Amino acid sequence: MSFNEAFKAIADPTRRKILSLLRKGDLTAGEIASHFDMQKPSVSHHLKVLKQADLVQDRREGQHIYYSLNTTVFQDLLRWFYDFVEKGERNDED
Amino acid sequence: MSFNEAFKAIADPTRRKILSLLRKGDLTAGEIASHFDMQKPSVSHHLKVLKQADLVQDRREGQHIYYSLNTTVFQDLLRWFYDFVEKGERNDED
DNA sequence: TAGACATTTAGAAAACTGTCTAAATATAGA
DNA sequence: TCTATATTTAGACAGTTTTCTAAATGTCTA
Repeated sequence: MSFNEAFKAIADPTRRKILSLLRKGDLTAGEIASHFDMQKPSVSHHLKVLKQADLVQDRREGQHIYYSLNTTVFQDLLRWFYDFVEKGERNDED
Repeated sequence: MSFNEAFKAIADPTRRKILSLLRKGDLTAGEIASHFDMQKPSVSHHLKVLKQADLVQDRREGQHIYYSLNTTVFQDLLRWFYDFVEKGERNDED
């Protein structure tokens, strides 16, 4: 189930940009929001979607909530694409 | 632009299943539709989305239209995921 | 405990998506 | 040319998604 959620999460360009920002290091919700021309609750919503898809994790530090990448799901997705580029036969879940 | 279209195309489970079916070889629109519990026009719509995202190609052979995978876009997507799993710094388009 | 700051939750509106049925288009063969 | 088969296009409808504003929650410091 999380596989489908991850694909849907990544389908949105704002969420992909958030993921790209997090590659350079962990960021607070506010720091992430500052990169977008969008209200904070909207960014918060995107963060929630990414979290539910297990693509990011969060932790509170005082007033701030830090977000970080969780690369384990990326590895599953990477494998899915890899199987198309290489010719093989296998492909679970789909 | 096609990058975003490809991500959106892949976000749907029916379309991912179509792509998986095509890994085993080219299929006609009708053969593809027979794998789904859905009317043919709906499948045709999904094929159109995949085609616009450049993930599949089609060719007519008499009455039939054959669909086949176009793996070049898969390679771009594969690279995008690879860059997350490996730590690197680069990431264009997002 | 009060006030300030950081962030999320709730609820609503607009836009987008997936599916359906009916009709159109394209091809093959009698 | 008529009919059957394969497939797409058009238009409608329900459900989902994205965004907004307003309000709630959580934490720090005076």
